[in-house]
Amino acid sequence: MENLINYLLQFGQLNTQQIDLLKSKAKEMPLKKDAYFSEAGKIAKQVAFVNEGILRVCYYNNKGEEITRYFIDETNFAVDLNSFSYKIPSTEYVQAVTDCQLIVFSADALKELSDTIISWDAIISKITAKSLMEKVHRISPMLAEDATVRYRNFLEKFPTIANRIPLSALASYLGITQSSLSRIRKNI
Amino acid sequence: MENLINYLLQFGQLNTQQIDLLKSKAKEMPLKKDAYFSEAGKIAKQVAFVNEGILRVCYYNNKGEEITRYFIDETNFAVDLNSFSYKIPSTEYVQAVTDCQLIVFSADALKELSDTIISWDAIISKITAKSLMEKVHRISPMLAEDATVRYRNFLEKFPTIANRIPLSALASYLGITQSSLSRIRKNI
DNA sequence: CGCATTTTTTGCCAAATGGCAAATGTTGTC
DNA sequence: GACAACATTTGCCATTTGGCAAAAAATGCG
Repeated sequence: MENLINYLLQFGQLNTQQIDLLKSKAKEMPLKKDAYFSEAGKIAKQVAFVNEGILRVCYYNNKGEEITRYFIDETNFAVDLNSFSYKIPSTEYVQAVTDCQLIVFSADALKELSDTIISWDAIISKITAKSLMEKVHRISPMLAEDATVRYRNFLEKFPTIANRIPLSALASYLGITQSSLSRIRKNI
Repeated sequence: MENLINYLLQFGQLNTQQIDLLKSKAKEMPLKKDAYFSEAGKIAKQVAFVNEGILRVCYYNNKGEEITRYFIDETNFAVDLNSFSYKIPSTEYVQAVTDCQLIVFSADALKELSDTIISWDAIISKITAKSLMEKVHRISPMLAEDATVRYRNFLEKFPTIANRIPLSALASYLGITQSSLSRIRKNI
């Protein structure tokens, strides 16, 4: 919970009372490796702060392949914004890549925080923009780099998990086949 | 101006008075093809709504190559959010790909809109999230597709400009070399 | 128009990656 | 431990893309 508070305080002020309210609305939730936090076809009803562990967001492309769009590591929020904000069925899965400890907020809880804490919307809005921008800036340069560099960058960003997730998940994130990734690994 | 108002109204309510204020703060600004709306190294001081034309956002990678990160077409906002929000020097250029008609807001103007129009921040926040999400969803599947498919998708999205922008700009967006793009074109 | 400059196309070959299938390795379970 | 199920590596060859340089085409300008 400490992590979450500190993270939020980077984006705006919260007094003790507000922090207490926040804590009362937050639910700690463990999520086992491979379990889903939210699923395609269903409406996302919760927002998660990743306190421990790593999630991934994935979807099925038109060839039926499972593609990892991105990973979400510790001290970041996870939510299918489209689905959560507009109450429409999600098009992607959010799945635990490792055992996770999440801090979860329901839509109702967030509504109450938004109604009660004056700076809440501004804080959330900044966090949303920042994390989406990070995704754009992480993904877009990948197009211009070859697969080995993309893999190396992944290793730097997630040094501990590269060998603990299925090759297929990582390969789809990197935009290459499993066998290519296997060969790249061999050569490093 | 009509386009802008209609666009904003998709994201929240605005009464006549608020719309009038909005209009008084907006400045129409033509931007010639190839001219810059904002530049790397400088702090972004304005936000643009693209009323006519197409912009591109680009940067120089560590090899000194100019990379087009994405294009912004009509009825969308353009801004280097990082630079504009946090008053830090921009790391990217925003340049007109075609002659453009922009509607421009200064930071002061936006501040006043935010202070006066109760729903303004919520509207802007929704627009920001939506447009960033669109970028993520447009760019991330590109990794899994070959260059020909990426080019075809570009043609669908921007049918009129593919042949009016330098090959190099388009190639860098697609993550391939000029010559490869030239060959792909030949085969279509 | 004619020239210089820039952009695009092309040829040639090398390197990267994909597709497929078989072999090998790993994991979990009884 | 033995087996089944699953994940990874490897071999072979085809396809895609890159790198480089020259040729061709388009553009701008006096």
